[in-house]
Amino acid sequence: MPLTLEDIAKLTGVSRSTVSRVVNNEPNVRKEVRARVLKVVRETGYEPDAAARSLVTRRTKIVGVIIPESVTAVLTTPFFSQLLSGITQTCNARHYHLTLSLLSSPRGADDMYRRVVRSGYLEGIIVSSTVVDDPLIPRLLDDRFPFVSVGRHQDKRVNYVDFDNVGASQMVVEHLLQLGHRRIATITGPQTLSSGLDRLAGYRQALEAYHVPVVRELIVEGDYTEESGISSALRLIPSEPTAIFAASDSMASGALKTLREAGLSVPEDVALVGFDDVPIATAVAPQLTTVHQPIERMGAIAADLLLDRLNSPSQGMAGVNRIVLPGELVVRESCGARVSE
Amino acid sequence: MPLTLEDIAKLTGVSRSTVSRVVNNEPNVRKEVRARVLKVVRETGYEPDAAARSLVTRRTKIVGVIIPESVTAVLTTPFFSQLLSGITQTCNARHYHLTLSLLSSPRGADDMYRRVVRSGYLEGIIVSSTVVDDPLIPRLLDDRFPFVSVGRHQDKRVNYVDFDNVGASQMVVEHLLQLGHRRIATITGPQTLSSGLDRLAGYRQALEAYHVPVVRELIVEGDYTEESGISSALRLIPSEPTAIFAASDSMASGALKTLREAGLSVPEDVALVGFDDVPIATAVAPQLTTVHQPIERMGAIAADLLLDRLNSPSQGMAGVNRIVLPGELVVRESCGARVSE
DNA sequence: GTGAAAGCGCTAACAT
DNA sequence: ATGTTAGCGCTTTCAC
Repeated sequence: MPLTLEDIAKLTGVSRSTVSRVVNNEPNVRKEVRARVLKVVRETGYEPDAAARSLVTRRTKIVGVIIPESVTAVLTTPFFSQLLSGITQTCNARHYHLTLSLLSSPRGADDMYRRVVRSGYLEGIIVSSTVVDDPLIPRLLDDRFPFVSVGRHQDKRVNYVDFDNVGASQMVVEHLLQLGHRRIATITGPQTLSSGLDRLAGYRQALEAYHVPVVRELIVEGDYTEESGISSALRLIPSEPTAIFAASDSMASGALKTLREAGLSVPEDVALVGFDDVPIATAVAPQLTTVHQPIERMGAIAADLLLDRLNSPSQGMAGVNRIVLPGELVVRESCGARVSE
Repeated sequence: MPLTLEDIAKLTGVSRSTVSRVVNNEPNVRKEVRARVLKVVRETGYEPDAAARSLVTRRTKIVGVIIPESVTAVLTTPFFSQLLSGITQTCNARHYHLTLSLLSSPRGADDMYRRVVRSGYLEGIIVSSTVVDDPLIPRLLDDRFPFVSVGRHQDKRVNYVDFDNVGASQMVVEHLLQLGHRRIATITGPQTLSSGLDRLAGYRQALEAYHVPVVRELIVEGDYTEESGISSALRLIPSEPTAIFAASDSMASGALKTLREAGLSVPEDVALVGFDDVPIATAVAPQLTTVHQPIERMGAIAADLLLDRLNSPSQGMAGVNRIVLPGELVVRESCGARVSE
C-alpha cells in the first residue's frame, strides 16, 4: 500500500496540512520543519495520490490529443509522429501528461467524447486533422471545453495553429513557373481538410498570378497517402504535365515511383515538387524541390498555447489566438532546370 | 459546474447509490427505476467524475506507454507509429485510456518515473525499446508495478512480447545463402538493444549453419536510422560483399541509396535484404526481399496482455507470459538470383 | 507557522 | 431492491 499524507505526517510528527504545504511548495512553513518533512518524503519515496489531488483541485495535469480518423491511417503517416513529438516535448517540459485518443469509428467517437471530455479527466485537448465542418469543434465550443486546433478553422472562437499552406504551395508552384513550366499538374490533398483545400488554393493562385490557365485534367485529388500518390500520378501521365506539385511528401514519393516505372526520369522529363515535412520524400529523391514545414515545432506551439490558456488567470477570457507558421522553400539541385531554357 | 451523482439522484427521486448502480450496470435495480435513471442521465449528459471514482476504486482505466529514448529519434521512426497504433486499438476496444511518456533525459526520467508510477494515475505500463540492462525494468519489478515489455528481457519475471528476431534474421540470411551468396555483409542494429543483438545472432547462426566464416569486415553496426544505413553501406563497399542484410528497413533504405549512388545496382551487383516492418523499404525498392514483422499486431497483443493482467482476479500471481511472434519471409522478384547460377 | 475540520464525488459495506 | 453511512487521500478554509 502506498503511503499517504497522513503517514508522512505521523513519521515527521507534524500535521497533514503541514506536509501538504511542504509537498506543494507553499509558504508558511518553518525552514527547519520543511527540511525534516522533505527528508522523510524523499526517503520514503512518497508521491501524492493523483486522484485524490484531482478530486479537490479539479485539475488533472493531463491533456489529450484527439485525432478523429481511422487509427491505422493516421499513425502510419509521418505527420502525426512529428506532431506528437512536438506536443510531447512541451508537455514533458511543463509537467503535463499526454493522452492519445484516436476516434476511429464515428460510433466510438461519441462514446469517447463523453468519457474524455465530460468525466473531467482531461484539462484540455489538442485536436488535429479535423475535416472541415467536423462536428467535434462546435461540440467542444458548446461545452466550453478548452482546446486548440492544429489546422485552421472557420469559427472565430477557435484557437489554432497552422501552416501558411496557401503561401507555401504558391511559393513552390511559382518556383516551377519561374523555371518555365506551363503544364503543371497537382496531386491535391483530401478536399475535406483545410490543408488540402489551402494547398490547392495556393496552386491556383500561383497559376493565376502567371496568367496560366487552370485546367481540370491536371488536377487529381489524393488523400495524402503514398498509394494515392501512385494512382494519381498514373492518371496524370496521359495529360503529359512537365511538372507535378504533390500536396504531401508521401504522395510525392508515390508519384516518383510511378514516374520511374513509366520510364520517365525526374526532374528531366517531369519536375516534381512537394513538401518535406518528414524525411521520406528526400530519402526517395534527394533532388526534390520542396517546401519545408516544421511540424514538430507546430506541435510544441499548439501544446504551449493550450497550456498557457489552462494556466492563465483569466481562464479562457483571454481572447482567441491564431498562429500561422510560414513554410520555407527548399530548392535542391536543378529541379526542372532543363525546361526553363 | 458538471452534474454529480447527487444531482441525478434528486432529479430522479432516488438515492445516490441507486444511480451509481445504474451507471455502473450493476444488478439489483428495478427495471423501471433503471430506465428512469438512465433517461435522466442521458438527457443531462451526466458522466461520472473520473477522479472521484478513481479515488475510491483505486483504478484509473489509464495505461501508459513509456519509451526511454530521445524524443525526436523515437517518434520519427515508423516502428513506434505502428506500435502505438496497435496499442491504441486495444485500448480503445477495452475502454482504457492511453498516455504517452517519452523519457528523454535520464534526468527527467527519474522525475517522470515517480510522477507516473507512484502517483497511482497509471494502472500499468508498456515499456518499449529499453536497452539491455535498462534500470527501468528492475525498478518496476521492485515496485511490483504491472508492466509488459515490448522486446524480450533476461529477467525471468518480465512479461514481454517480442518478435523472433533471431529466427527471422536467420531465415532471410539463409535465403541469401541458398541463392549462392557467400560474401554476405550485415548492417546491424544498436548492440545495446535486444533486437539488435538478436538480428546479428540470427545472421551468425545462418552463416555457421552453412559453414561460412563470419568475418569482421562484413559486420558494421548501425542504429536503425536511415543515415546510419547510408554511412554503413559506404564502409561496407570496399569489402565487396555480394549481398547485404540490413537489420531494419530504414537502414536498408539508406543502404540502397548509397549503393545506387556508388553506381551499383540492386539486386544485380549487390543483393539487399532486410525488414519491412513499415512501407518505407518497399517504397524505395519494391524488389527487396524482406522479413515481415507485424508490429501493429505486436502492439495490440502487448496491450491485451497488460490489460488481461490488470483485470485478472489473481492480480499478478498469474505467472509470467512471454509471447514470441514469428516473422514471415517475403521474397520479391528474383533478388540476387544471378549469383546462384 | 501550524493544526483541526470540512468536504471534493464517488463506491461499497451495511442496513432495511 | 433501495437508502444510509463511512470513507478513499487530498486541499483548503478557519482557528489558534
